[in-house]
Amino acid sequence: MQGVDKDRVKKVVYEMSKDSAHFKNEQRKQAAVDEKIARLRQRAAALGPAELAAHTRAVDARVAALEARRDLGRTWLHCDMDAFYAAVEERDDPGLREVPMAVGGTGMITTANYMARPYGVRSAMPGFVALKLCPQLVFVKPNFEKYTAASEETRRVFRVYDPDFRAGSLDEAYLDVTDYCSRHGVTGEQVAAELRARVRDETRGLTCSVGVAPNQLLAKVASDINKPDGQYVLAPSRAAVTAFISSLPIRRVPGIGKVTEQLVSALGATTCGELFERRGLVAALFSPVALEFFLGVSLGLGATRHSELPPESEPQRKGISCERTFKAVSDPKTLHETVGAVWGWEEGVGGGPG
DNA sequence: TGCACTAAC
DNA sequence: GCAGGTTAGTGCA
Repeated sequence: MQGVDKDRVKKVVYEMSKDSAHFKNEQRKQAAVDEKIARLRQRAAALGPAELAAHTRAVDARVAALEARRDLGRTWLHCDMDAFYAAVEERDDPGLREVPMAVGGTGMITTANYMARPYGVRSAMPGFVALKLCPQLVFVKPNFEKYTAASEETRRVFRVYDPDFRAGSLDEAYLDVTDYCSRHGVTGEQVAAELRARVRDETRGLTCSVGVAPNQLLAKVASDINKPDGQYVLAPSRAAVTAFISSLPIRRVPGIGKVTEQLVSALGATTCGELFERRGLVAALFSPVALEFFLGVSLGLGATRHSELPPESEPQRKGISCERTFKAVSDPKTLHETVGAVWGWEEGVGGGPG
């Protein structure tokens, strides 16, 4: 984000957005969040000190149990490819390295190259906004077959360090390198450096960033710290983990997005350390599932094993879907015809879903 | 149970 | 003129 004129970006995004239906919908959703926050604040204010203390005592028993099972004995890597789709396109057409470029269309951008980022162009930004921020921006249509092939090149490298590595997506993976380290007498830091060099060689120049930590959650957060083409090592000690997590802004935690950040901020917590200090309040105001999640996060706990389950009971895919966005229409006849065309049934014959 | 919402890439 | 697509999980009515 250095070198980005944030105020200008904010202004341009607002000017391009303010009249859209999307913006109206965002405002409606934000109003609902604001209401939820108001209710949260009321419930917090209504809590008596004794009640709060009881919640804190109950939580602390849970904290002690979690703490007793903390495992600092594994070494995890999270590997995250840098601007992956854009980097693949640049590799195949080096001219693209010299210009601000985005993979995607005027609808939506999936990745921007590093030339485009100083303009404020980001992934998940509508293309027409990006074009306003950077009029020279070059668009490249996504080619997923190419990204899948490049991803397979990286995975061949990952397999060397952990044959059971888990891919999070085409451009990221979790590796348990504990065994590799002990077999080869090397540290996680050395493995990370070696892996990055190897990925670069095997992919003809694609770079990645790596986080090294005693669990998956911390490794993922760590891989973002020295991006691009860098690595960050978090030592496997309770003191190092606590220091790291307590100053970490909650928004950096995977699973905490814009809305959850606002809810937690309403309780006065911006960092994971502050979240832990307010654990009694969290216990009183959130669901048991949410409490368990927040506790794990604020203690810096995360998965330390791929899975205890045998392969045949691995989670199965739960659904498959296909959707397309149409231009806004309200006329019932047009709507009916459109749906009919998509489902392949004819007008006036019946037999449609109704 | 079904829908709305949150989140990630 | 212009704001995606896919999967998973939680929480509320």
